[in-house]
Parts: sequence; C-alpha cells; structure tokens
Amino acid sequence: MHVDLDYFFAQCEERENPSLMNKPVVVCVYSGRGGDSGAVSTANYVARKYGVKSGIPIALAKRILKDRDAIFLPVRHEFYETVSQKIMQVLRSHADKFEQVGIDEAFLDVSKQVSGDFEIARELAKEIKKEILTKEKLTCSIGLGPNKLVAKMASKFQKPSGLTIVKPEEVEHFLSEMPVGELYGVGRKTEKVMQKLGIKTIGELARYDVEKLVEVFGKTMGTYFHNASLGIDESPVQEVGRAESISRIVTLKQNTRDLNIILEEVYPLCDYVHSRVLEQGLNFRSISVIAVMKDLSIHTRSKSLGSPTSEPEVIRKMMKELFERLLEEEQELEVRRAGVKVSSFVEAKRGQTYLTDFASKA
DNA sequence: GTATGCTTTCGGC
DNA sequence: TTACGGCCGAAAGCATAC
Repeated sequence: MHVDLDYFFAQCEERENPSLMNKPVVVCVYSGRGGDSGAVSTANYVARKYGVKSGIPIALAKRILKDRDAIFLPVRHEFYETVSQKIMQVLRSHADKFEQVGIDEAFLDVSKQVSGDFEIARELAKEIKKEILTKEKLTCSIGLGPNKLVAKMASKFQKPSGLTIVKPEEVEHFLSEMPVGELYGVGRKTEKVMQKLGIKTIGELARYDVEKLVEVFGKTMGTYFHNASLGIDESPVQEVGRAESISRIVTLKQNTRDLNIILEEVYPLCDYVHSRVLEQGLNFRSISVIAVMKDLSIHTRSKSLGSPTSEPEVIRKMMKELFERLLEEEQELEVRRAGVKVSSFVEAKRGQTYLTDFASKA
C-alpha cells in the first residue's frame, strides 16, 4: 500500500485557515533576493487547474493567477514536519512493515494482515483515509498493489482523495496504455531518449528488447525499466535508517564569481550542517560543495577525508578549497546558489569532544 | 578479473 | 518575454586494490 498526502504543504495551510479553501493557494520558497524571486513548492488543485505546479517560478505563478484571488504563502517547514510526524505515527500503526518516503508519503506492507486479500485491503485503506481525515483533517490518496511500484503508480492514478486498487491480474492492463513518462523513474530526460527509440507507452517499453535497453541505459537502469514496465518489483518495504547525507544550499544575494562573497554566504550553512551532524552523534568522512550557476546548471566538487570528523573548522577549510577549485574549473558563469553537503557518516564515540573544546579550555 | 572506493551527475518530490 | 528552491538517494564512470 502506498499513501500519498494530497498537495501536502498547501493542504496544511488550508486546514489552518479554511477561508483559503476554494481559492488558488500557492506555497512558495522565496529565495531571499526580494520581490517574487523563488520557486513554487506546491499548489492546491484550484491553482493547478491553471497550470501552477511545483518548481515553476513564483513570478510566473503570479502572472498566471493574476485577478483570480490567489493566496501566496511562504513555506513553513517545521509546521509541516509536525503534522507529518503525527500522520506517520497513524500510518505506522496499521503496517506490518513501514517505510516513510519524504515528508508526505509512505509504503505500508499489509499483505500479512489482509492475507493477500485485496478486498480486505480495500477496507483497511478506507479506514486509514477516514482516520487521517478525523484525526488530522487531511485527505490522502492511496494505491493498493502487489508491490511497491504498482502501489505507487496506483496512488498517483486518482487524486486528490483517491483510492485505486490494482490486483495482480490487472497490472498489465493498468500500465500498458500509460505514457512512458508516467512510469516511476522515467523523468523528462529519459522520456526524450525513449521517444527517440519509438517508445511512447509503458506497454511499448515492456515489448522492447531488454538487451537494447541495457545498451542505452546501462545494466541497472535498463533492467529496471524492463521490469518496471511489466509491473515487476521485488524491493521490500523497509524502515529508512539515518540520512546518508546532510546538505544546505542558499541563493546568493547576487550572482558572483568572487570566492570571498560566496564563502561569506556559505559559512553560516556550515554551522547549520555541523549542528545537525552533532545532534545525531555522527562524524562524516566526505564533504561536498554545490554551485548552481546563472544558467541553473549544477556543479559539485567533493573530497573524502582521511579520518572521520565533525570539526566546523574542517568543514570551512575544505569548503574554501573546493569552491576555489570549482571556480577555477568552471570559468564560464557566475554562481547563483551555493551550498555544502557532508556524507559518509560514522557513529561518533560517546562523549566525544572536539579540538575547539580543548582550545577554549587551554 | 572482480571488488571497492571516490567523484560527479541525474531524477524525484 | 522572462521569470527559477532546497532538499534527498541512486547510478555512472573512473581509478585503485587485491
């Protein structure tokens, strides 16, 4: 079973302020450059009707919704996180095995408790929808299928507030006529390539020679696309462990190639990343910098450390070196956004102290 | 020849 | 007419170790 909370951020805002209902609601990530600079995080279905959706520029959304009484709100991440945690607790209580995906989705393995019976599963899904509506006043869309992939495709099939059941014998019919771009894992880029191969629907992908797919997309992805097109997926529902990376990125006040200006804006992100690492009792072995250029192309540079650390000074020093290198190697464009990421975590020893502690004591 | 590690890019939400 | 976030994980591609 896949549960997807409908237009989550915007629905949370509607719940807090019911007067928003029936108006276009657009939740925005303002970049901090002033005005309407930034992107749409999510929009309710009234706004979507006009083509306003995740990822488009706020300024474009405003133009589309001009004179339509639209509401534009800044994202309130902590608020959504609190709502999410309560809902995930409810969902988890109904699952034999549970897997949260992002802030607003989850897979529930319920095959044991329904003994593989899709009609019993249907009733369970109805109960879950009712419970989330009663307890948290939010709607969700649920997909039921023989595996995660089909359940995910099913939850997307009818929304908002949908319930779609795809039994094993219905999988082929359910998938075959869909545009290939609808298949999970097929983004815009992959869709373009498949179009060139003459593949427009998932059914056509299913009939396409696997070996040729492997030639074009590599072994992993080629095999994945073949299986996925047939609704085959054996990946288990499993609890997500700790994050494998922690990152933070900002939009610079102005585009620049000046290392010092970039560092001035990125150093504060180090403190954030460092505190997140610390509160989780981790050390990291790898550090990366990210630069989004004026043309929105993305470049990264990273370095592995000899030994795990969580020293903020190390983050700062490495960041400087990595941005220096990146600017040398990417001569063309100004940097628009810049960020930092740490990964390859290792449990820190209990009670571990830091060089800075000794320095301050000395 | 295979396993493993490192760096960079890509795609999803 | 243009406009443009902030995360995450997975895989590719290459180098090196054994």
